[in-house]
Amino acid sequence: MLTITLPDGSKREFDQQLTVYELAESIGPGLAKAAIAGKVDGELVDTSFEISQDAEVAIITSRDQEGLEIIRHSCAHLMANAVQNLFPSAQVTIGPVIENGFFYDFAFERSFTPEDLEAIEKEMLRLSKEGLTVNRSLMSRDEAVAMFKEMGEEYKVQIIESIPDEQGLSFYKQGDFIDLCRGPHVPNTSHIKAFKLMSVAGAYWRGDSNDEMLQRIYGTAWTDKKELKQYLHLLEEAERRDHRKIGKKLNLFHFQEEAPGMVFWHPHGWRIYQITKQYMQTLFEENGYQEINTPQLVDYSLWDKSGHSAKFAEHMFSVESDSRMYAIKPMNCPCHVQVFNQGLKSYRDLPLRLAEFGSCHRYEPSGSMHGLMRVRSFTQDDGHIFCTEDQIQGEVSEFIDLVYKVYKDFGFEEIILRLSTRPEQRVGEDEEWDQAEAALQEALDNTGRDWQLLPGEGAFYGPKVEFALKDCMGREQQCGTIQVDFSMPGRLGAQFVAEDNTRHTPVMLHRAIFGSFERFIGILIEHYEGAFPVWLSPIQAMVLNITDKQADYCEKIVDSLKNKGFRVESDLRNEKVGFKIREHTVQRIPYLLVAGDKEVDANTVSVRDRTGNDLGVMDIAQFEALLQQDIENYSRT
RNA sequence: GCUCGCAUAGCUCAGGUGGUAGAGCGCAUCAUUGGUAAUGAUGAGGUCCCCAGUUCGACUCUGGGUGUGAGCACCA
Repeated sequence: MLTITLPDGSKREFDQQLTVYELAESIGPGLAKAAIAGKVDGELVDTSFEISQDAEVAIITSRDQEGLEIIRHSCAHLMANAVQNLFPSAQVTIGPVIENGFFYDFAFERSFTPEDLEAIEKEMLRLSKEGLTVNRSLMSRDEAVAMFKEMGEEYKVQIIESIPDEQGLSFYKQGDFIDLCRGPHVPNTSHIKAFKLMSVAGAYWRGDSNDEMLQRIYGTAWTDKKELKQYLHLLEEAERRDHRKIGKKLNLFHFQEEAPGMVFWHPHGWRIYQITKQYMQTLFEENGYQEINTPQLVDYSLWDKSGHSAKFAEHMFSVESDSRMYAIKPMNCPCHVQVFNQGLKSYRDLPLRLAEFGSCHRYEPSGSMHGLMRVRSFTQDDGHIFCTEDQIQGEVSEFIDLVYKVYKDFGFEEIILRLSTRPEQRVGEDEEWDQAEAALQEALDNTGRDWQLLPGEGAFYGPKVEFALKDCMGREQQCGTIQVDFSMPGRLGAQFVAEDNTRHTPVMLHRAIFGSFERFIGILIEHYEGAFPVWLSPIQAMVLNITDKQADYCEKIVDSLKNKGFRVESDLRNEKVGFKIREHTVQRIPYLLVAGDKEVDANTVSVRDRTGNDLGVMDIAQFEALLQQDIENYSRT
C-alpha cells in the first residue's frame, strides 16, 4: 500500500509502486499529457521516476517555474542534438539554463554563422515535431568515459572525469543523441515548442581566459509561442531604451575614436549631470559629509604604498613628467587618507566623513566598455568615513537609509541588498572580521528588509554591503556600496588619539550611492526612456508661438519663468505649431506652452504635456505652481 | 584582452562581378504667418574609418591598425 499526498493536501492510495506519469494519468489524461516532471518529497524527478514509498508528489507542467526551466534545459539538449546532426564534428560541452533561456557551448573548427543558426533552429523544430522520447539511464564513470572517448567527445570526457563516481552518472538519450546530465528532462521532445536561437559568441572553456575559446549559442525558450513573442517584444523595448541610442537622439553626449571610453557631454546631458551632482552635494551637506577635492595625478609611490599598483598597474594610466612617474588616479581613497592624515586626529573627530566627486581614470579592457555603463573616465560620488569599530554599525545603518532615500527620489522603488563576507584570501584579524560582519549584518537586520548573503564574496580588505536597484524593465543594476576596510588606513599611516591617549588606526568605510555619475545617468536614461521627470529634465518647458505676432509675449514668459529658476526655452521658428509640437514631444520635453492671439489677449498659455494630454489654458502663476509641485515631489510624469 | 560581426553625408541606412556613390530626416535659402505629433520649393553636404599591399585603376580584394556591437574574461 502506497499513499501519495498531492499539493492540495488530498491523498491517493495505490496498491503498488507507480511512475510519476502513471500518477498524473490517474488524476486525469490532460495532466498526464502536460506532465513534464514530478516533484517527489521536494526533489525534481523525471515523469518516468518510480514512486516506491509514501510521498508528497506534485506534477510539474510548463506552468510551473520549474517546468519552464526543465523545458529550457531540454531545449539546450535539443539544440546540441540538432547541432551534431548538422555538424557531426562539433563536440558538445555544457548547456545550462540561464535567465530567459539557455546556452550550449560547442567546440567546432569554425564559428557558427547566422545561416547556421537558422538551419539549427529548423532542425530543432523537426526534432521537436518528431516527438522523440527522452530516456534516462545510469552508467558508471568508467563506462561513460569509454563511451564518450569512442565518440571523440574530448570535453565531455574531461567533465565526466572530474565528477566523483558515487551512485553512477545519469544520461539522457533522445534518438541517437546522448548527453551527461543530472536532469530531469521533459519526457518527450514535443514538449519543447516555443524557442528561438538568439546569438553566437565566443566563450572560454571552463570560463578561464587561458583556455581555448568555444562557440556558444544562446537561445530562449518559453512555455508557448505567446510567451516567446512577449519576450521578444521585451527585448525590442530594451533596445528602444538603449541609452546610447537615446543619448544620440536627445543630444545628451557622444563618444569618439580619439577618446575611447570617455564621454563628451553635450549641454543637455551635462545639465542632467549637474542636477544629479547638485542633488548629491545637498545630500552630503545634510548628512555630515565634508566635500573635498584631491589631485588627478599622484606619484606612483603613493599607489605602491596603497598596494594598488601591485594589483592594478596594468589598468592605470601613467604620466611621466620631470622624470617622475605619476598615475592618473584610478580611485580616490588613498588621497582621502592623505587629507585625514593632515593634523593629528582625536577620537573626538570621528566619525570623519569626507566626500569627493572624484574623477577617476581606469584602463578598462577594450572589450568591456559599454556606452556610459562602463567607461575609462568617470566620476564617483565617493566618500570615506573614518571611524572606530564601534561606529561601523551606526554609520552603515545611516548609509542604508540614505541609499533608499536617494534611489526613491530618482524613481527606483525596488532595491536588493547583499552582504559579502570574508574571502579566503584576506587581511586583518578574524576578530575584526567577526566584528565588522556582525555590524553590517545587524545594520541590515535593523532595516527590516530582506537581504542576501554572499559568503566569501567580500573584498580582501573587508566585508561589504552592495545595493542593486531594479529598473523599469526589471533588470538589476548594482550601484551603491559600503565597504569596511581594515587595510588601507594602516598601510597609509592613518591614526587617531584615543581617549586613553594611545594611538589607534581608524577603520575606513568606502561608500558610494550612484557609483559613477556616468553609469547612473545611463541607467536613468534607460529607466525613463529619455522622458526624465521634471526635476531632472534639461528643459522643463518650451514656449511656442503660433505666428510671429506672439514672439515678444513668448519671450516675456520665458524670462519670467527663467527668473524663477525654471529651465524654460522658446521656439519662435517660422514653423507650423504642429511641427514644433511634434519635435519637442519627440525630444521628451515635459511641458509645451502654446501662445496664440487668444492667449496673448487673456495673458495665459495653453499647456500640453509630452504624453499628448491637453492641460488647458492657464495663467503663468498657475503653470509655475504646476512645475513647482512636480519638482518638489520628484514627480515622474 | 579573446571570439565573431560591423564601420558609406550631421543622423538612420541603401548600393555596386574592382571604373570615386544614393534615399529619408536634418542643415541652408526662398515662399508661406499656419491653433496642438511632420507646409512647399530649391540647394549645399562624402578622403565610402586609417595605413600598407595586389591592380592600369581599390570605397569594393588581401594584410595590419583604430573604433564600435554581441558575448566571454576582467571590474580596486
